[in-house]
Amino acid sequence: MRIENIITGAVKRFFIEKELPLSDTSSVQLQKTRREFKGDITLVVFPFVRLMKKSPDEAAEDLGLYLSGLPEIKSYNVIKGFLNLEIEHTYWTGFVAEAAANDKYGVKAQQGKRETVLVEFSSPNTNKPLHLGHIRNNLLGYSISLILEANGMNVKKVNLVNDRGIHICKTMLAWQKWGENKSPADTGVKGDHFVGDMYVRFEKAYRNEVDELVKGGMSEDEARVEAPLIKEAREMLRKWEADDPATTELWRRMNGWVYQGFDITYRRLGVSFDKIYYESETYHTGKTIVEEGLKRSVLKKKEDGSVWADLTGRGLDEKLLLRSDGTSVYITQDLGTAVLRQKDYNAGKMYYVVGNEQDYHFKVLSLILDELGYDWADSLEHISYGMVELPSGKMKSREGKVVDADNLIDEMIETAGKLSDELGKLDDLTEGERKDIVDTIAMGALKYFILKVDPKKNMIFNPEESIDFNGNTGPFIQYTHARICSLLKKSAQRGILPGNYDFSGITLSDKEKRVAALLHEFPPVVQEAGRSCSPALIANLVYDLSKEYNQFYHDHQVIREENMSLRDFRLLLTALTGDVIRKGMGLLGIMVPEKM
RNA sequence: GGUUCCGUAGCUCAGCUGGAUAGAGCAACAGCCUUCUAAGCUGUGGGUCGCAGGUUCGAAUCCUGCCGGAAUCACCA
Repeated sequence: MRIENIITGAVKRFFIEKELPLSDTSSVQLQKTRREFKGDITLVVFPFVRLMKKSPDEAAEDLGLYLSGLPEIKSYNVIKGFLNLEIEHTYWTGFVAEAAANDKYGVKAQQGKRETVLVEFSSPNTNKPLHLGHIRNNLLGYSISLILEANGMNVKKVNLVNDRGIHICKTMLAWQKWGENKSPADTGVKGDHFVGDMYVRFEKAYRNEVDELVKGGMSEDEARVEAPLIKEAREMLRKWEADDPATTELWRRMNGWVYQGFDITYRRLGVSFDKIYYESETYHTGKTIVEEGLKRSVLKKKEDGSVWADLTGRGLDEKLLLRSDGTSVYITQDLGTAVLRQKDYNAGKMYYVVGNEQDYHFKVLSLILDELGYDWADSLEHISYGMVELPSGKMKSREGKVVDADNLIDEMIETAGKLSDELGKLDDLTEGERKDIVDTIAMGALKYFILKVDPKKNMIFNPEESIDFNGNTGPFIQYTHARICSLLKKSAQRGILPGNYDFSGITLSDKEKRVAALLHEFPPVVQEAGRSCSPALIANLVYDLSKEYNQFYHDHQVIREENMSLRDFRLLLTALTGDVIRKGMGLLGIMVPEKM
């Protein structure tokens, strides 16, 4: 049993024996003992002082005396109403031996029937390549999926590609006009970038037209609607919705280019999906649902023909679901997608990893599904994450103020390679090995940089200062792992294999205990990360563990330790640390090298 | 204007459902490799936790009001 549960149980027994009613278990507060005091775990006694009718110090003394009767408690001391408990070394050694032998440590054993949950992430538009914002989305979505899986759920990762709409028509039109009938293969440009360039081309030309019209005396708003290019694009959208063969053919072709490009970026990011939904396929369902809702009078039609959901009774506004011309809007497609997914998977939960700029959208989406009578409407959960900003503010694709995903990855790999060469770390490896390790380090740096931040918060990325490889970084943790692998390899080469698990006679140093205590935290942190959908919690723990282990490594001998029991314990501690680093980083979607 | 989120060291971030003297990293400076990988370790300096009240044994954390920033409230997605 975990030490927290042992202590909590004992505290409860204490109050039962004293016939003092303890209101609820939450009043038993345990925390890590601060470094400056002696002990491992601290019980906060303030919540009990009124109950016990004693001063904080007296109450702590009574509890300390009682708890020291436990075989796991070695000693206690009281400081200002805090009861510091020192745990017996055998608890830590026993824990390390047990955890090291359990290859599922920290990962919930999958029990018979697992709840199916859906995680939607990525959700790109097919008119531009992925940028840093998408990277955060993809990394979060993928990591959260792995974390939920580790918490015993049957996770299905789904992507929803926005492959239709006016923006796609803009790229098609630009290609017809200026694409010279060339394909990405002809130009050597990656497909998604090729199409993205067309989009930029269109926006520029469109802007010029609008400016001209404004110069001619037209208002800005009017000019935006009247510009010939946008009219042409709208006409193309109309043709697309009418299934015009030439238009859909071009549409299919250009989306194909984009997907080829996306696939490369996804592969480099190491993310994958179980199923990909396309809005071009789900928006029909959305329309059907809305029409049914209209028939049942849950929704309203206005004189101009537009269809609305009235949410004023729920504290919100009215929401448009179908335009007056009968075409669907963004939320209509999301309604359809949700219904289709529920049919496909019958999931207990549908997570949406989408930026916090869409908080309102998801509130509305869930309410409308509820209005329409779907009993699973409250199983939608928006995992709302903060924006990635540049030092100058928000990224703006229109002004070219974006950090392109492919460029960033390239730069990370270049930097990692340069650094590795400078340090001469990979000199005696083959070119293939070197490349693998450099990639691993580069992606580790990038992924960790993004995932260590609380998802809910906006974060700032400064492209001028490249991502670090020292300190609180992915490579630091990877390096710790590589060192551990090297050490374990050496011990195996020398035929040192821990066989003697009798650790009753050894005394642990503070460093050893702290490493053990952090390893001990791994399972509850994985659980909490799943509950709160926050990979950052795991990132922080793995960093703390690496830092603590490096101090241990600096201060102690492992292989050369002469006391065999102690040496074996340190080897186990080392092996378990390596295991937890690998698993923890694995849950972030980050690989760890065996040497670097 | 309404709603929501955010404000912690020069910079980037931790700080769980309130607990002890608020922690890391980067940057700066000073040290540590004949010993298991120095992408490491050690030390120094750096804070009115936006401001003001309130709740209580105790507040960076909870409540209220201000100040500052962001998002959103589209027949855009």
